[in-house]
Amino acid sequence: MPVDHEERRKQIAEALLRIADTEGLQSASMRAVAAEAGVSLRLVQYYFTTKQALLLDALARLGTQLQARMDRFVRAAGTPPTPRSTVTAILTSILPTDAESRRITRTYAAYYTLVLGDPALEKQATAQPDLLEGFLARQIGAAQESGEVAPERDPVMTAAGLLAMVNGLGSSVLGGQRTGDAALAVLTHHLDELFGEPR
Amino acid sequence: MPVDHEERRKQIAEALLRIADTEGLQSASMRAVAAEAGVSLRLVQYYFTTKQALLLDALARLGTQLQARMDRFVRAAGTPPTPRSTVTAILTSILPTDAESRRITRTYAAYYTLVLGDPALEKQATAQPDLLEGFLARQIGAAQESGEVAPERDPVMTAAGLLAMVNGLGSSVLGGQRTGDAALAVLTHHLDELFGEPR
DNA sequence: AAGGGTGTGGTACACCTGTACCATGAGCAT
DNA sequence: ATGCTCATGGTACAGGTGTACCACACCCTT
Repeated sequence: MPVDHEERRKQIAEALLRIADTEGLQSASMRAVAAEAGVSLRLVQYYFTTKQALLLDALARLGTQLQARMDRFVRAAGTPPTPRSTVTAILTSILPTDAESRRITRTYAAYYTLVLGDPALEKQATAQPDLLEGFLARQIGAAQESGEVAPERDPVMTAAGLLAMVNGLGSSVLGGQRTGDAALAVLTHHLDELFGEPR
Repeated sequence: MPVDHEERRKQIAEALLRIADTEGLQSASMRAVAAEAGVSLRLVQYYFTTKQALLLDALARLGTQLQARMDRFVRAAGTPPTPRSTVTAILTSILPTDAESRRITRTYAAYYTLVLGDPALEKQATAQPDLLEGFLARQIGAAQESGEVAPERDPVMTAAGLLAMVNGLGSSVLGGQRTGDAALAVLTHHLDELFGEPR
């Protein structure tokens, strides 16, 4: 058995994600995934016994991709990293402004309806935002100590608000209500207001 | 034909919305809707020729319900209405904090995936937020002129940010990441920060 | 050389989906 | 009374769904 299981699983899971991105999860039948991945239906069943398992694995991979993108953005944000550059990097990395972020955001959106109502998926999907929110809150707290952010702001509330705003902005972009650049402008306006003026 | 068409349509559409709320739209088959409404499958077909039509009509009704709720909140906000009370009323009315708003938010969420990718639904769903955003922006602008809001804030950006934040907060509540009260606390914190302190 | 697990293919099965079709009362106009 | 349109019921049909089952070829171990 010289086949690399992980490789095949990745190949199939990413086919699922591709379909979720372009046509939505409702079009991601086992057969469609198999065709997209260029394998037989049986193989999809073989590597992921059930559809639920495939969905869950693909969602985890999507999370990893987003994490990698955020890391990349944070690293590219500037040396030395300041709280402001870090927060800005993370939040802008989530916004659907380029091809990759649009893809990721759309795919997450495709999962959204599915996640509600399925506690198994729910746990998987809420763990990451919780950590992220705490991290952002700490960054804002640090910015407060260095005087960049007004002391009367509550770091936890502010972090939660910013993250929710980015989420909402992302939705509005996907819904065609706003362009990605417009959403970015809204975000930067609020960041400018939170930290000192322009930069 | 002494039957009231509008009444029957309402009965059926609301059955659809009830299913969308409790089990998601993927469980809202024509048969399920018929059963929920207590009518035959044929009748659902009769009053809404196609499923698409039923979905669209129900979505419009949902929009009307939300609009009614917002109106109610705004009227109850206080006399005379101030920009702050109006903005607060509208935004809190959207947040899933009580049974009705939870129902409305959940049902909108159920539509979310469907709306993306279907331009027909998209137009119907983005018209309302656009108007709302403009209205909020004007309220904030008025608050600026009376000195309640700092003049360096951009009303349009601020309105867009707040609305997006409320949207995102709603999602996090539905996802079980936060309680409705916690979301409300985040919102009021930001409103307090936007307008003068507490009240 | 034999055997057994592993990877793969094809296919069948039971079920659910939206929609189309046929039929039948009931009230009203002629 | 005789039609006619409206409102309703039942059911059939074609297609797609996830999953289960059967078969076979390979390679590694014994």
